[in-house]
Amino acid sequence: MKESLHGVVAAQLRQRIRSGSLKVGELLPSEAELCEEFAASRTPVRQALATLREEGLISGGQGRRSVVLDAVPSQPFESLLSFTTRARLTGHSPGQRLQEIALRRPQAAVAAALEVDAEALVVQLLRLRLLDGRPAMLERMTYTEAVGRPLLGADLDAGSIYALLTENGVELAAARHTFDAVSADEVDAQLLDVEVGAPLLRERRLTRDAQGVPVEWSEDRYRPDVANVTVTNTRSVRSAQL
Amino acid sequence: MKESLHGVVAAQLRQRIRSGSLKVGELLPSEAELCEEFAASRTPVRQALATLREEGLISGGQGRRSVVLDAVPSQPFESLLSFTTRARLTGHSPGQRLQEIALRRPQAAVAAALEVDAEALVVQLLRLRLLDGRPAMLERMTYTEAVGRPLLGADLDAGSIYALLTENGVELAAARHTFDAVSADEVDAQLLDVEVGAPLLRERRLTRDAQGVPVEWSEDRYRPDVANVTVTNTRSVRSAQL
DNA sequence: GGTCCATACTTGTCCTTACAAGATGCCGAT
DNA sequence: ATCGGCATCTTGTAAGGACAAGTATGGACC
Repeated sequence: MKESLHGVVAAQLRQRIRSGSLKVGELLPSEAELCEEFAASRTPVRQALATLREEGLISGGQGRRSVVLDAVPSQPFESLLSFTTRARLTGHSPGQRLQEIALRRPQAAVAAALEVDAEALVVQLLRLRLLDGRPAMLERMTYTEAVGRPLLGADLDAGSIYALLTENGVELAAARHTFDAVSADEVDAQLLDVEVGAPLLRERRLTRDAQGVPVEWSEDRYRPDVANVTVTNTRSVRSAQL
Repeated sequence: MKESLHGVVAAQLRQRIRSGSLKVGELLPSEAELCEEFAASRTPVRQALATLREEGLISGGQGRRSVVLDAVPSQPFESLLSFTTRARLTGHSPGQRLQEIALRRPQAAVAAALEVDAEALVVQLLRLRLLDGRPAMLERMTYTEAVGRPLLGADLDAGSIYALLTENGVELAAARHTFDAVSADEVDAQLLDVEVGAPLLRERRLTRDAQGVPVEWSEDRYRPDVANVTVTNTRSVRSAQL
């Protein structure tokens, strides 16, 4: 896969920021200087800067040189989807234990969210996520039948669902996450090893493919002392990481 | 303030999507058609499309026409900052009651987050936020002295802090939000009108200005039955030409 | 009927040029 | 010494041209 020029510039700058060669608070080279350095026109240079801005790494503003805001990029898309990626980025070792996988008819609310008929079949998973061996999060995921079928035969304790879906031609493109807090019920308490009634961070997520068709609905519950969710937004965009 | 061409195109398309003139799942006009319609070159058209893509409204992909993914944009920067904006967008009437404003020396953790000396003075606010007259959220905000001074004299139950800071030349540029869940303590319980121990959604936020200097630290607690937080993220094929 | 392929369409990348608009610093006038 | 104002640097916006690369579509062929 040939890398685009703006991709190369972005990667280079990211690397300089991560390595400390460009420190937080420091001014970036001007666009003109970057053009010369990479023998590029302003177009790819500006594209690269826009990318870093989206990642929350640098600031911007008319007439003002950009400033390094942060050293760690908040990975864009996957990071809010893949628990595994998030964990690795923060230096923890992720684990998982599938509790249940089923093909069944969904509750009304879930069917509505996925925009399928209440009579349609869906694939539902209940999975416990671990961080450094300790229970961290409980996932209740629902997939439309066509999307979820390949999951039924797979070894879900081994690979990532995200990767599995991609292999099967499902292209996750956009997700909407809603956060609130709930009390642990008995199932939560037992699996997450907390008291009944303990506060848990709840994330409800609807993921769509590139055509805008809903493919995944998930309700996740986090132990707040073990895992939390971080979102960064810049003036223009938002992205996220754990 | 003169609106840029790409801003006009983006606003137009956004309006069409919101009004249903472009339905979810439908194909957008091709770039060439948009160029003709707005008598523009591809540059501003592509910029507008990139903006909508960032807002999660449309998809994208080489060789493929864009598809409308969602009808409501996930608001950009202000929405994750301004409770008032968020409330209005969802059709609720926001309110607020300032409980306390003080100039004092910060706790060590807060001083560290704001990167100020523990001996330095900061401005701290405790404010209750209401939705349709009901307690919804409790804010504990801390500002560096220089930034917070103008707040001491102002009528904080009337205007928005965000607007007040902007008027005073403070330009909020990037924010990092961390979400988890906590149990309500006595103060929370009394002000938010819940039981002690009830689960609350906690948001901790560090906001920086365009130079990357931390200016605001806040710890907010939400009643989960009244308010929650929604984030959208998109797999942006790394933006368009700018 | 189904498969394969050429072709047209559409978006991605990149260059060049030009001007507008905000930021900054220097210098002269007061 | 202070204050404006001007020159200059920087980024934002926009046009227009060119080619690359992925997608979709229809027709020829089996």
